[in-house]
Amino acid sequence: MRRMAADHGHRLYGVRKGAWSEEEDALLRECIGKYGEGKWHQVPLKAGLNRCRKSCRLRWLNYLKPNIKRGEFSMDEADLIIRLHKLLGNSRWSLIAGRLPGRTANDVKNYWNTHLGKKTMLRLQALMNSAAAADYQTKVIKPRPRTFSKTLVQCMRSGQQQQQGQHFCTNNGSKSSTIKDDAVDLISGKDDDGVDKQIQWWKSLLDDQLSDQELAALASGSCGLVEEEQAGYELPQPPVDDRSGYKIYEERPKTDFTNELSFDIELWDFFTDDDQWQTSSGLIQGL
DNA sequence: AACAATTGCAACCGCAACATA
DNA sequence: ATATGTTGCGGTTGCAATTGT
Repeated sequence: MRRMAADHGHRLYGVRKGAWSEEEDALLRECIGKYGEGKWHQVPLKAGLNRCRKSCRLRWLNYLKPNIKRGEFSMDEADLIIRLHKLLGNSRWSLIAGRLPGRTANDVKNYWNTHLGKKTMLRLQALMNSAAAADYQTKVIKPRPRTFSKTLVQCMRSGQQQQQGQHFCTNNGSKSSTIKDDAVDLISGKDDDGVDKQIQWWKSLLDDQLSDQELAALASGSCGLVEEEQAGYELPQPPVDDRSGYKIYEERPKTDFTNELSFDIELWDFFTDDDQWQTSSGLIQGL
């Protein structure tokens, strides 16, 4: 019989809880520097900390561990979170975080809940559907594959940090010089290599997790081949222009983008522009 | 200025999977 | 085979900081 709540037997009375002090952080760092990571049940004693082992582990993994990236999420990171969340569902934060160097599962989860979660998206959807956003222009956007350079894939695998001005996207003939420029090119699209490159891109991230079929589905923008539990997710198919054959997108999405896998550059600007966001939040308060 | 409401994030808790005796 | 110990994960909470009234 499986033993329930195994931690109960080890609960200590009088152990400290709540925020960690600098002194405690120093003790934990020193302990792990000396004995290495792991054996968490021994850590409180070895470190001389009046904390439970879980608290020690969490503090190290979410805050003290070297190479943890702090600060705002980049557009690439948010894009990746949206895509992976779409693919993997709501309970795979560690898997998603595993593909974001320097980000912890807790960070990703918090980011999703505060910036990308359903509540936020519903509010945004209400805004986008409101009369204030009525003057949409319709334009034809040539669909482009999203690809990253080998450098980025290497960085993702090795957990390296991005270096200033490093090129991450392989856009044919692109003269972009920063990751942001590359990302803009990526979203607007600047090469024609088709779905194959996208498959490679996903493969580099999820090679050991997904079948070729699933990778192809992701690359083509249709997620119909994922696990059954994800069957509720279905991407709206944009209309196709008869003459060009290219898909037609609204300049801003009017459709249910809470279910949309694609990443919208204007949406990103919206999220990252405090004034715009706050004004809009005020507008739709009470919806 | 004072209080209330909201937000964002660090930390906690319960549980399941895995490891070991 | 089973009981016990350990680890890791996701959902949730608590609270300080910020914003609104």
